[in-house]
Amino acid sequence: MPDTKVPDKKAPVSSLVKALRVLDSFSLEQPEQGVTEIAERLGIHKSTVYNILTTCEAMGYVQQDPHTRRYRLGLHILRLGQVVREGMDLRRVVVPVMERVRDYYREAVHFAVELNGQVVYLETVQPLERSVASLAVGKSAYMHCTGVGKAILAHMSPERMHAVISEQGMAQYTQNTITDLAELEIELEKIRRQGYAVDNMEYEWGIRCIAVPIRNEIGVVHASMSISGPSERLPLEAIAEMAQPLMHFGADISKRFGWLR
Amino acid sequence: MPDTKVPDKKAPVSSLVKALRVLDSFSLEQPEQGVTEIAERLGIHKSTVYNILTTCEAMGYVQQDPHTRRYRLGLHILRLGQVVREGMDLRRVVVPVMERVRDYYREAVHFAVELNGQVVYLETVQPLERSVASLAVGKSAYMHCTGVGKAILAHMSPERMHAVISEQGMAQYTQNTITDLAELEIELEKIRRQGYAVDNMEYEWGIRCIAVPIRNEIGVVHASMSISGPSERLPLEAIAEMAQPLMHFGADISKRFGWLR
DNA sequence: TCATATGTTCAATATCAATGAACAATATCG
DNA sequence: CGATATTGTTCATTGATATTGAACATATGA
Repeated sequence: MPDTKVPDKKAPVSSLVKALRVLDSFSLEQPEQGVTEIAERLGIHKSTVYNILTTCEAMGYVQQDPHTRRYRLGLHILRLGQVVREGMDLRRVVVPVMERVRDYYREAVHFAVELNGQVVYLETVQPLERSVASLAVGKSAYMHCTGVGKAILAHMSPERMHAVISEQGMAQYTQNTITDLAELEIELEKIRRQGYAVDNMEYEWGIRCIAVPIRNEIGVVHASMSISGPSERLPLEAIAEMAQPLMHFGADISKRFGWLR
Repeated sequence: MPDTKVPDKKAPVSSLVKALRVLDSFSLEQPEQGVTEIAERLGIHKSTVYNILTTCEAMGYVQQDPHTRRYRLGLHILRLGQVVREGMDLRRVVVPVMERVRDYYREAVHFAVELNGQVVYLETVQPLERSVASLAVGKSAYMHCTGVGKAILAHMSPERMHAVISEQGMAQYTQNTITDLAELEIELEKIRRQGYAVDNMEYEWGIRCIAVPIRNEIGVVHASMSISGPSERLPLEAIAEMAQPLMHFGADISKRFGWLR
């Protein structure tokens, strides 16, 4: 919910900032919103929000429910999302390796990057058997409670890491979720030392993940790959050993990332 | 490419219209663009486009390649796309039926709607075996050469159908692609008569599809479901018979669409 | 049925988005 | 390798227009 942020860089067109903030205010928790609802949350005047929504509707970016008169995001955005995915060339580079990982572990494989203090899953490769831990591409999640998130957090500057946590908070999802900052810092230090992150049922009960950082051409970590599956198939005692091949696969992707910025 | 359209409805915030047109100008064919390139295509001044892009970048909607200084759509849009998909509740309603279709035919199943004269694939269900006709959710395609497209076209008003074709053209993809309007009209009449549409390798050589229209609560067709697979598994002689169960599955979805607007 | 809330319209004004010219940095060509 | 064209970027000015508040219409709920 605290996803509506004022831009830090210079943004010359302030009316556009408002409009994009309106679009941003739609989320999985709030997929359908009314005019006044948005206006109050963002502190923008009602008529302004109305004008923005009307314009966005004419362009296919939102659509209004004729019955409730409330608004939701429009189909047009799906097309843009597709352009993002195809354009990144991620699939060509990352997916082949992910499939090797899937074949090796026979578990679901995820690839995620950081975006505005959260992780966004860009690619998913499911095991051939029907999987328990299905996950949609494009989904975003908090960083403190996911394997991919912690793997990326661990390689941020301490300032940036603190900024992310203080901005996003540390919501508790399960009894294993780390909700204490000091504890998280110890965990991140451990991740840096061993080279992989473990999500020990911290986000979804019964699901464990192992995640490794992915580096770009100047060595900066801003992506992560993970395998995830039911806790019986990823017992805690086995994880240290299971993580080793995954780290090699991760290094392989990093190697292919000359082009990635 | 002719996707950049001026809105027909009233759009009070003209600066926002420009900005959204800039975002729209990114496509699968043009995923990366320069400032002047966009400015010239849209007839907007260079500095204006620059300001729009800078603002969008600050908000995460586009990102600039530090080397080429050109722009591409940003990751933020993926998150919005996810909100669209989840919010539609399509998955809950449509996917279960699609899975039944997949299990029945053992072929890839697609669900698409019309958007601005093209079809957008909203859901895909792959057969358990590795599929030949893989297709990404969010992808858009022309209507005259796809099964789902023709199924929807066939149930539009003649005026709207002609508007779509004259706007989008009839690009030739294979030697089977229908590129003549009169021929297309005969084909659409046939589709209305028999209740299903056939894509006989008109989009991709070697791939056939059978598509059925999906109706909403007032009987308007604005979606379609198809099965697609290699031509050997969908021989022309068998299609009429294969289409019958698919029409029932389609009717089933239409029935569940009391809620869809 | 009345009262409250929510979406919508509209005219007026101050804001700020658009503009064009100039600069810097890169790419292209001779 | 140097000259030229091209592209991204800056900035001050100004005329268009986004914003605003108040009023209306419609829907919701007691």
